[in-house]
Amino acid sequence: MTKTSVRSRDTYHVGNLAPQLLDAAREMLEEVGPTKLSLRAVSERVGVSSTAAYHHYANRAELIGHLAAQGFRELAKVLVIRDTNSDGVQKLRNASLAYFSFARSNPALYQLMFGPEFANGEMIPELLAAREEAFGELKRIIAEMLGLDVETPEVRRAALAGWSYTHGLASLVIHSVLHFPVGTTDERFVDSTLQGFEHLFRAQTASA
Amino acid sequence: MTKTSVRSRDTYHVGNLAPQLLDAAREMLEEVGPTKLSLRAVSERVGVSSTAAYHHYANRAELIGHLAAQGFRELAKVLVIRDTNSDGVQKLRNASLAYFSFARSNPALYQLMFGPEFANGEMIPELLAAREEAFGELKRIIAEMLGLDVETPEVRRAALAGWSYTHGLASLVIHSVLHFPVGTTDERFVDSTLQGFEHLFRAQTASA
DNA sequence: AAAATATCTTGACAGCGATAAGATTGATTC
DNA sequence: GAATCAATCTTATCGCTGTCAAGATATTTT
Repeated sequence: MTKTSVRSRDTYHVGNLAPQLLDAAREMLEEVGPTKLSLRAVSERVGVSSTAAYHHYANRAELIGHLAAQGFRELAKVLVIRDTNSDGVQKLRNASLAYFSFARSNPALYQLMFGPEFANGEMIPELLAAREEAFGELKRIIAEMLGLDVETPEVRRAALAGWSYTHGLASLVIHSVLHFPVGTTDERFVDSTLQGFEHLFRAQTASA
Repeated sequence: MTKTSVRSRDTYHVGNLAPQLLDAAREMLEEVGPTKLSLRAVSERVGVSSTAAYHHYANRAELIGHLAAQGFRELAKVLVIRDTNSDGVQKLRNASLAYFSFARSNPALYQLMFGPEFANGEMIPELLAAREEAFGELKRIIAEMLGLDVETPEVRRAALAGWSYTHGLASLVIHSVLHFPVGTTDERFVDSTLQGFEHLFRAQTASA
């Protein structure tokens, strides 16, 4: 006898549940925020029981790990610049802009990607790989710009610096530490801040 | 018997509980991480019931709000450079280093200060004030360095850029996106990354 | 068709934030 | 000094969460 509790599905077995859970989680992520995303709510959204997810993901950390990995893959895609006309410097600026826009378009996902959940270093290999993929894209752009090989320490250092800067800007804006001025475009904001940096650096090199 | 854990306290009325809760929370913060800090555990640590805190703080957000505010005040203190000998550029470097060291010494607190809990913009006024205090300290340093008044848009832009960069670096290291090399000092790491930035900027200005 | 395996459900436990109502304290007032 | 009052703390409870255990159902294999 099929005991129907509240609303048991006709099709008890759904099928490929793993990607459905991931999609549902991705949808809900931006609605409820990175911290309040619960497995139970995701499961309910898909239409399965509260614990169905545990046959596809070991725990919550693994699910959001896949979600974060997905985010890094999308970020890597956004960073590759198709524009073959512009020079290296322009490409870096465009990449920085694309990075910033991605973060602002997916704030909860971005917070998840760089959130405290993976701060201990324990994470799914897929996430680590996706992160390296994104970072590699940035290194490639900078290597082209500097006219150096990708695997040089100079390129690595420069990429690290560039990443820090853009991530910091995006992070501060997303967490509403800096308020993004209304009526401003991402482009203008990024350029304006970069201008501030030039100002800073001119003073430094002038005195040195 | 000064303190009984499981049994009910002899002195049912504790006294000034608010600061005790804050101190206990601060202690536990670095142990359990910014997300897993619970009111119940903090209350138990102090030795009061699970819900005693609600007579001093409206909810969890308010407690950690005060915790974050405390963090920003400490950060502001760290940023003021006492060295009167060095020039402006040196002071900025020292401030950046102090900022980075503060973040690395209090990773959970730092994560809390810039975490998703206040991303919506809703926060205690005290937190907002403390944040402005810290940012003001940075602006003061940069204003001195650039030889401009504190309230000029140039200074604000430059401070915003500098903050973004240092915050980004600290954030990436703390969240173990960048692995801080073992055997390296904060000083060397900050300088190395800053060097990468110079490299980046030289290429940019050279092509422009 | 029967057996084995993968998948999903129900049930339960502990921990969490939060509210409501009662108990106890120190302070105020007569 | 005794009664009253407001602040403070406790107990009880609710709904939500992650997670495990055991049973039910579907799919695959033999």
